[in-house]
Amino acid sequence: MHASTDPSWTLMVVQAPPKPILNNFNDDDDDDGPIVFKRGGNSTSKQNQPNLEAKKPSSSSQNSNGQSLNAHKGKSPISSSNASPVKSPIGSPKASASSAKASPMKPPVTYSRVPSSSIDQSKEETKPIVDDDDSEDDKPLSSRFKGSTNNANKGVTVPARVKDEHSDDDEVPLSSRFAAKSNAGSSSCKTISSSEKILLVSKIQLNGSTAKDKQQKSSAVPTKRPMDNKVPSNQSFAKKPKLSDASTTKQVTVKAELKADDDDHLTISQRMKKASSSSNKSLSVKQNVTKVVSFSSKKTTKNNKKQMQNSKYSKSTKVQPGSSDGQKKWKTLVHNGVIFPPPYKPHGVKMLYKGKPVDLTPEQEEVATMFAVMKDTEYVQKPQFLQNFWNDWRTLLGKNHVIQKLEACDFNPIYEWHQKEKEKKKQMSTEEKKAVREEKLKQEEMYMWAIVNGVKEKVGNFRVEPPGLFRGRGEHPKMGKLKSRIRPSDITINIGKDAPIPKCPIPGERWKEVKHDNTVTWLAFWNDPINPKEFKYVFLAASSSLKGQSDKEKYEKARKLKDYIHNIRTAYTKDFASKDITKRQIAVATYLIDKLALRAGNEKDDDEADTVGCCTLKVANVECIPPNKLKFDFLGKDSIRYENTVEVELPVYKAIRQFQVAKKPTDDLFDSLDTSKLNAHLKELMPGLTAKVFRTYNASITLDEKLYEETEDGDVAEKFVIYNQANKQVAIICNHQRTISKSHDAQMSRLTEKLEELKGTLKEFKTDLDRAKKGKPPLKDADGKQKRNLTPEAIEKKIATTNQKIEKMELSMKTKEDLKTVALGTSKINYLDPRITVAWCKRHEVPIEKIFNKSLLAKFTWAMDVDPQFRF
DNA sequence: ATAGTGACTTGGGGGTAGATTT
DNA sequence: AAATCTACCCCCAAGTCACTAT
Repeated sequence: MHASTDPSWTLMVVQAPPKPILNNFNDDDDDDGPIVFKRGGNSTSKQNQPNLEAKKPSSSSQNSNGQSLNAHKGKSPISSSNASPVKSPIGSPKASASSAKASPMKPPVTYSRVPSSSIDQSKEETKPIVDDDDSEDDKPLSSRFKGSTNNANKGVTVPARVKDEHSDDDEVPLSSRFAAKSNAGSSSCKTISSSEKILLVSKIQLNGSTAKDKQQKSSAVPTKRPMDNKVPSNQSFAKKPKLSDASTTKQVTVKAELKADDDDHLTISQRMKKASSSSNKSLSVKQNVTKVVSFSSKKTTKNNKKQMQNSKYSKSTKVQPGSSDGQKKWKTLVHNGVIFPPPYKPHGVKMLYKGKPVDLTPEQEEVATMFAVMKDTEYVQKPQFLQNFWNDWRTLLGKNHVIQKLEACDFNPIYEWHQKEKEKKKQMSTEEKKAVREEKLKQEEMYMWAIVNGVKEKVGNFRVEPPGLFRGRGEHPKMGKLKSRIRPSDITINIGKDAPIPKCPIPGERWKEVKHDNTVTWLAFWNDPINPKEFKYVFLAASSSLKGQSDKEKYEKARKLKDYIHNIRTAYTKDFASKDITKRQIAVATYLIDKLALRAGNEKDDDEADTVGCCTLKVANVECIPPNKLKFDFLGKDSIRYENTVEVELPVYKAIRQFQVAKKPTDDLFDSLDTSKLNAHLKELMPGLTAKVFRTYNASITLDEKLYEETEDGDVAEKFVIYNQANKQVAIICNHQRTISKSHDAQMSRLTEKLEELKGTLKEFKTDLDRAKKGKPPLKDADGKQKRNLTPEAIEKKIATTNQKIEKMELSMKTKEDLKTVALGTSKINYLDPRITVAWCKRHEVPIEKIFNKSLLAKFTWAMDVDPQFRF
């Protein structure tokens, strides 16, 4: 399909006018449908640069993001229609905010807010004292802008908040809420499939090595495992344990699981402690570690508590990155370095120049191939891309090469070769594919893990990035440049002093440098070949304790903002009219960041895509619509367009209008402001407060509120819908968009078709039922065949199942349509405190794995033991 | 102050493994 | 068994923000 349809994969286009030509270069397929808000860089969509030159972006509606943007406008907390300045606390400052300056404000404490875990408790500062009659401040913006009916509602539904995450005195016994059996017994792990009510998070047999274990093993959810202290001999930890190792064999799994189960109720810190203490004992026998995170029994909770008490010690000695230990991020660090992509294998396929085959050196061919295979992307339609590519490739070719201009190059032979290779790969049998996969895995195994403070942790990106053509987002000035191959001599390794230095995997070469810096968490870095003053780091995976710890800290900080937010809002509201221009700009900027969840907006260089955040907004990005609306239209991070019209408090409106006076459309709106000034100011309001905390705060509190207010009785599927709606709302607030998949329309119409079919059979059944009741035989079916005579009861049953099917399908269609332009994943990964989700799942008997996939479960292990009554 | 550097978080898309349908 | 679909994982780009040097 691909190759054949476009016989002229040459660069004709370049010869054509300087402007990029849309759609006729790449006329093969995809683009036939109407173009609907496609963000891929298609210039009609996300690239649709908000027009900086005052000319009104009348085209904006061409971004037919219809549904979701409308939703945004109509429903979002930040939307105009809901914004009720009168009602809003933002609009109606109460308390004076005189304290807002020099020192951190004394935040009010809300009625029942209490530290959620003992760990936090230890870090908790003296809580500010109540004065807060404005409980609305605890609410997400979404609810602040809603009618007051919510409040009444809230009063009834919000139960007292819990004091201790680990308390086990829930009104309803856990055991009754979770019908599943206790998992304390050795059998617990076997019920995985048998019951959804066993909220089984993960089960891994890391070491068991019988053949049938394979599947489980390869599905490695990151697992912390006590490590033998002697491990260092480069590979020992990467190797599978020997079969002969008594404790690792299958026969003893019952025991092993039991043991492991104990572990499962430990908190991360406890696990860590446990892990390291066992490693201190230099256990030569590796244990099976089976992690089961389960909410399913009361026993679990109890155990937990017990364990907590037992491990008082461990808590005090717990590693706390970035805190008491100074800046130390780790004590010991062992890893095997990084793996390099295989060297280039020349294919020898000759491209054409002016119709004639050309000889290329392997290096030249490699780069030509990188270009050739991008034929189907829209990058090749961009002059910038072509220009940059040509510059770099030309350097490789040399001045006197036959190839003198890109326009006369025909890369088709290489493109087609590549398509064939792809096809070959696709045609491989399952076994062959599997073999290839396993081979790769085997080679990578040793790089996948690091041992941090004696605990085995997954490494994130241990593969060095392969060479290629740089693909920036949006109109990136550097797109198409050659991202050259990284060699060992480009790489700096960071590793524990006592750890063996990773062997350089490429013979005859060596690392650029080896450091032993335990104030940082990276294992290796190299300079980005595209922008040599920037770095590419190798970090631990998200599932590691190190990352988990800082993730938790992030959310704790955001939760803390809850206690300060009221005063902060009061303070900036007061400053809207300040005579000090900087103050006024800070106030308005903070307001926007708070209300619209904008990013801070650092300055950018000219050699980056031209995008903005709050502090870098241009005059043209905000349009004042009388009497008090602001229309935002700009390209934000990743050149994703932000388009939103919001009603704001009059002082804000006036301030913005005044900031625009006597400026060009391209001038900075906030001319006396930058992110460091802004953050410096925020830090005075709350320790550690920065602009991005507001995003986390507003996202998480919105989820928390939505879930709390909107969850009703129903089955899991219905609750899942509720969750997704809440999640969606957050995604809208954060402007997390996605392109509509190419096949969306096709998928929808297929579903519609099926639905019609189902409705048809339903109708048929109904006729049959009527007839059956009258003792008549059913009508013949579509093919004219006689159908079986069924009892009315049987037919009714069929009707019921069909109805269910129809319902299910209608729901899935609705969701699909509803979410086609909204990306839920990003907020789930980065902005929503997982404890909100976990607690909600516990309260409503929704299996957590309905919401979190495997990597999320691994990433959020630290949140799994949260109390069901947890509120953000 | 300001610019530059360094380290870490956040972001969407592509490819694909494995599920589901035919 | 093949075809089709889709959720997930990986990739790596692009942000944020602290800190250092000037």
